[in-house]
Amino acid sequence: MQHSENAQGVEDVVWAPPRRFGPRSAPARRAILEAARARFAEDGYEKTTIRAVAADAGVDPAMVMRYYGSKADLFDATVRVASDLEDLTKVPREEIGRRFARAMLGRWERGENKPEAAALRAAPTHPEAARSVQRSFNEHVLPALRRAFPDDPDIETRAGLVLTQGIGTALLRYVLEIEPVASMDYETLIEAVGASIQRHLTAPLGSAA
Amino acid sequence: MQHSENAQGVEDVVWAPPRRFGPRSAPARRAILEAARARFAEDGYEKTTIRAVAADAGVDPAMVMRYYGSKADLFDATVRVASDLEDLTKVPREEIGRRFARAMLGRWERGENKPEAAALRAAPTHPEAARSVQRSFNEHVLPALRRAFPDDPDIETRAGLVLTQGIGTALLRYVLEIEPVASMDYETLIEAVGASIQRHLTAPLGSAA
DNA sequence: TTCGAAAGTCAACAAGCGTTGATATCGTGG
DNA sequence: CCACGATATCAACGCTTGTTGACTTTCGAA
Repeated sequence: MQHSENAQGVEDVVWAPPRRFGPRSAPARRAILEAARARFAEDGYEKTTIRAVAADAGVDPAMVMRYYGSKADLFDATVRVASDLEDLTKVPREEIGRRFARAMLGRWERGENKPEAAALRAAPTHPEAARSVQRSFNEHVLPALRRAFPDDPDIETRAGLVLTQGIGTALLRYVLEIEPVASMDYETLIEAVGASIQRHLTAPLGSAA
Repeated sequence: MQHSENAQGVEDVVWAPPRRFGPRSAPARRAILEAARARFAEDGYEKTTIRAVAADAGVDPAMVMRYYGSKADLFDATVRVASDLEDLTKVPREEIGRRFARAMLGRWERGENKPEAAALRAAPTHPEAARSVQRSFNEHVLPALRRAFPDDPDIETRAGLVLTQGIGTALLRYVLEIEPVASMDYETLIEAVGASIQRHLTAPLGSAA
């Protein structure tokens, strides 16, 4: 079950501000970014402080500003991530819903989702984070589903519906930890969410479409 | 931190000022609560300031503290609301999903949802808001569905799944305004979300439940 | 009319925030 | 060796926040 090419834990696509900084500071920059991901994912945008990120990374707060410009820019760097979706074109059509649910929720279940968690946690109060969710839909979810259903004229509407089910599940289970969703058996959850997504992808759309 | 008068004070009340305040201040208290609802719903917990609420209500910031104790207590008063769900016992079983979707999303669509919006907007960063979502599930969603499906042993799991679909839709359409969900035709949305909820309520549950 | 409590005003505190600039230290090329 | 730019440290700035206490005004009851 491959989820991404670079299984390398922390990919070093450190969004580099030009070349004003030599390679000697790479460890510090990486430590800052890692600490920022954890803090933003856990506390959201407002409650995350530059000072706390710096302390977690073991650097001076001024270094954070030096390398990332501002708190807003640091957040942008935090949520900027590749996170490709599995190729669904070779999956049998009846299985796509389940596979999509697994691809989306698996990252959360395994805890390899700091950027997504930061974006989702911060989205309701930080507009830039909401735009990041929109971008993730435009650049990953929608294209992947379009490739799987190339001749469906309503695929955009369907993809939006898929996202409501997927993000709703992630929010309740992993961010808000609402019971019984948070403690629900994972396979049962995948089964139900996958079937719901499958329905959004294939069932007839009602009303004026 | 604490705002209690320690020795004599029996207990500090959470939401409604007991009768320590005369009826002459009722308009001000109501204006404060209304302004707080709007601000919390729009900006979330952290970005909402006592000063802004006071300005919107046309009162002095100190009045907000006087009548509601603290910012956290003001938020509690904001999200404490009845919002009963329609009685679903007389609805045909095949229609319950659609009716539930309408009951849940209709309030949002009509904008009569300030307390829910405040709770959902603030939930990812303010734990008390997340607990308010949990309470709403425990006290309204789950009982309503239990009455509609009294003999289903998995109704709690099913109700949780229903909530993932319902809250996911509300979040994307009304809070984050993610396209194409935000601009989707309302009846089309109800049809799809209602059918998904219906599926969660009636389809067999997979795996070990 | 008088008086006391309720209602409202005002200024300030202490703490925390993002951010900045001056300064010290390191590491390497000449 | 020295020098110079990159790297790191430090202290502070200006601002906003929740919250508080002293003060004045309002108003109905005695």
